[in-house]
This record gives sequence, C-alpha cells and structure tokens, in this order.
Amino acid sequence: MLNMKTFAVLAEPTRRLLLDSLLEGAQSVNSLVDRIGMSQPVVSKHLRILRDAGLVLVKPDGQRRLYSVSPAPLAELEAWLEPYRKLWNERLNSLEEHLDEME
Amino acid sequence: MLNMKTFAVLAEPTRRLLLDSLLEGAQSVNSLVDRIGMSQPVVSKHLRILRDAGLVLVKPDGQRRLYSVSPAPLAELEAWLEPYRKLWNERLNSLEEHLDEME
DNA sequence: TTGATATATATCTTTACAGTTATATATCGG
DNA sequence: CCGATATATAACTGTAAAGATATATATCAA
Repeated sequence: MLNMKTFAVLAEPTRRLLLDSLLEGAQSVNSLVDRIGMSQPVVSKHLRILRDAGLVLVKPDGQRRLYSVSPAPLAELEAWLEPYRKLWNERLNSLEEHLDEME
Repeated sequence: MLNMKTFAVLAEPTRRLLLDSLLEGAQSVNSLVDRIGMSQPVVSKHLRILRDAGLVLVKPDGQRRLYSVSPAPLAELEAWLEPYRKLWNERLNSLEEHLDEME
C-alpha cells in the first residue's frame, strides 16, 4: 500500500529543492544544476532517486532529459498528515475560544 | 523560518510509529516500548529526537513520563505540500473531464 | 534506607548515503 | 565520422545515525 520511502526521499533538502524548482515547469538536468548550484552527478543522482520514488517524470528531448513533477506519491504524505491536522485544528479552535473568552 | 529538519525527523519509520501510537493519547515510555516492540533505549532516543523537534511533549507523572503529540511542526509539512496538492488536484480534474468526455 | 521500577544517556559498531572524481553513454552539429 | 554537449553511472570517502549494550539517574514501595 503506502510506500513510506517517500518520507525518506523527501527528507533530503537538495531533493526538495529540486522538486521546488520543478514546480515552475519541466527542466533539463543542466538548468537544475545551474539553479541549485550542485555538481551535475549529484543532481543526476538525486533525480534518479526522485524518479525511483515516482516523484518526477523524465521525457527525453534530444540530448536533454526534461524532468517534471509527478505529485501522486505526495498523497501519502497528505494521508499520513490527516489525523494530525485534526489535532492541530482542535488546538487552534480552543485557542480561539480562549481568546474569545478573554474579550 | 521553516525548520525543515522536521522532514528528516519524520523520515524514520520508528518515529512515525511512535507518533501514530501517541495519536490515541498520551503514553508512558514503557507502554510505547511494548507497543512497538523495540528496546527501551531506542524508544527513549527517538522520543528525545521527537521532543527536540517539537513533535512531542513530556509531562512527568511520578516515575513515568507521559508523552503526547505536539502537532504544530507538522504545519510545515502541510505548507510545503500545498503547491503540490494544487498540482495533483489539477490532474485529478483533468482526468475527471477526460472521463466525462468519454461518456 | 534498600531494592525495584521507569527512564535517560554514554559508548560502540555497523550501515546507509551524500558528495567528489572519473568515466561511460548518447545525441547533437558540421 | 568527429568533436562537443548533455546526462548517467561507477568507485571511493567521509559522516551521520540507528540499534545494541551497559550504566546512570530518579522515583516508587516497604
């Protein structure tokens, strides 16, 4: 079911940076290298890991490879987060009530 | 601002297991040890890390320590996730439209 | 106080993984 | 075909961290 490796993959700051960069649209490896200021092998390695995790897609474009975000696995995060979201909403609500009482 | 160490802390499966256990209410260290089947030092160590990350709170209760979830840092996850959620919603919508067209 | 229980921490070992460097593969232009 | 460009991968190194074991600290009960 839930492939929880997604968490580990996203734990790496460089990989989140890559995903964030790809939010603005598909990009080649080298443009990502320029953007995040890491060596090309490092970027390729991280992209490989993101790809294995289903978080990005590749589309060959001549000699380049265009990477884009594939957000489906993030639904796991969302799902895991849900019961906790309820918790913190409750607490926000009771804080609000508390503030209302103080008025 | 955003303390992205939260991601790394949550990347560890045992720690997510601990948090999930605590969703059912505050618990002592030993009850968590029994629940997740790991050694007491391991559990204490992970709880320490969760505590440093602000993800759990401790309340001394005699010789025990009652741990409970403190969900505030998870708002970071939520925030980071947001632009991606938009992405996958868009894709769900276009899938829907596509299915509608096929009818 | 003493022994038992509950938890924390220190030390050690092993493993996983990020980054570097060097090299391989593939595709372009001429 | 050839050199240049774009990307992937292999091999190596250093480091961080998870789990095991042993021990320290604190609180209970008698």
